[in-house]
Amino acid sequence: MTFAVTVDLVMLTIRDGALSVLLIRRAIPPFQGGYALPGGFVLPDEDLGEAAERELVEETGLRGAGHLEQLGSYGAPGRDPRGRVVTVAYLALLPDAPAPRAGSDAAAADWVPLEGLADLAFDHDRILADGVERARAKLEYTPLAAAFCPPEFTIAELRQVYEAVWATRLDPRNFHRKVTSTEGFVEATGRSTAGERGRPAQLFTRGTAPVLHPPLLRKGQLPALS
Amino acid sequence: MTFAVTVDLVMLTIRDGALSVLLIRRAIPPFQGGYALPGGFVLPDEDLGEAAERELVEETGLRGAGHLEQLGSYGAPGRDPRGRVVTVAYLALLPDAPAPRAGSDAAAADWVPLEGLADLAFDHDRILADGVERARAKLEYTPLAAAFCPPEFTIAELRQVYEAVWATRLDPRNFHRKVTSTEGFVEATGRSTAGERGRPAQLFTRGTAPVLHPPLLRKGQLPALS
DNA sequence: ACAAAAGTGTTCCTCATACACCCATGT
DNA sequence: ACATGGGTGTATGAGGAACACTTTTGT
Repeated sequence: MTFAVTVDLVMLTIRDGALSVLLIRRAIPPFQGGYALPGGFVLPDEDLGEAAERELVEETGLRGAGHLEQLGSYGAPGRDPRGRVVTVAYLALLPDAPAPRAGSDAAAADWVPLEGLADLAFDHDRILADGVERARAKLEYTPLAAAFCPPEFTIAELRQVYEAVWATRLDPRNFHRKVTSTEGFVEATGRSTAGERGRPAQLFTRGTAPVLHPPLLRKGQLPALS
Repeated sequence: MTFAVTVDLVMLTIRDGALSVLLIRRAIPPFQGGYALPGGFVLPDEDLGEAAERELVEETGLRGAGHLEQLGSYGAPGRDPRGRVVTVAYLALLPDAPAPRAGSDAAAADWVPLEGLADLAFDHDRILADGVERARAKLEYTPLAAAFCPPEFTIAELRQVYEAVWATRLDPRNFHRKVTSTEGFVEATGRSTAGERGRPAQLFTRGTAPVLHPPLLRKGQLPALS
């Protein structure tokens, strides 16, 4: 028994304050004209992560920015009507700005806000939901929120990431203290913003800590999936 | 391009106070005579999780006990010398006692303590390390430690699970208060142990909460992998 | 009586929360 | 001057760590 193996990407970013995902419109059946996650087949000499990174670059042109990690695999017998296909889903957290390019399948790609999103092709609804929940959980105990920001960012930008991903409001003053006092979360650059309204803000880069101590916990937590 | 798809299981339990993993001795090449994780091919009409559960039952005879979740997929081009094989790894947390049965490949299965474990076949070292780290992390935020215990257990048994998995010592008194006061962690049965040394202990069953509020954090945390 | 393990009370400290307040800039 | 957002100080309360102490059994 052999399988086709694909990688599908849940690419998330913050656009106009809304958590958004990159979707393509399928040009060919099945699910022609429907929205789907971008993805493609794993090539003969490629590792899974390499295939995901290749797809990411093809869709966005971004290389090395943001964050890419494996999300999980989906291989139910009937998930693709064309045959037995196992997909390895990856989660990407990206800074805003990358104008989506048309994929190699000549399908149009768009950033779509998650709010009130229509059904997706295949089992991509489930994959997307798993990816969003993973992202929400990871913001609690890792400094990965910075992956949504440009190389240098203000504490307020970082807070807006949390507010968009968690769909909550956070106290700007407590958030500021928390972030700057947690070892390895962010690193001050010494530079500041200018030309904006209000007092200039310090610019930071992402810190080196792989996990946050202590974590930044959500209040009303959503139930875990697995 | 097609692939062979397998599931491999990281099955963990506590034996004599030591975190242990079920390994098989390979009867055939490659890596003949070496230790490996139990696993096998996904069948034509099987979902990935079903294949993992089938392998779990084949190896241990346990059905419905413990906890089973997907760990991740591994598909580097050279990971199996016989060809292109993608494996979907699953993590199982099991109560002690199941005498390992010989697998269907006529390979001997043994519970092996993690301390000072020799090299494993294929990339199973990496998969095992990922599984152990996942288990360690999950004990922080979920009540899954109970998956290592029999249906009814004492707080001391639960504490010994944490001590074995985290390789630390926890204060029995603070641990008791913490567990019993965290909503949905454990449920009192009203019954108690008898015939043991010291004061009898209340028996509990696993609670219904999917996540712990607040979590039970490790002190010196290991760095995350991804 | 004693050992052993279960379970409670108490103290101290860290950190989250709420919010008053000051700072530095654009208009 | 005033609005706007950046950033600090501080009081209160919940929870973690340490540990003295009581309870309930077996030997």
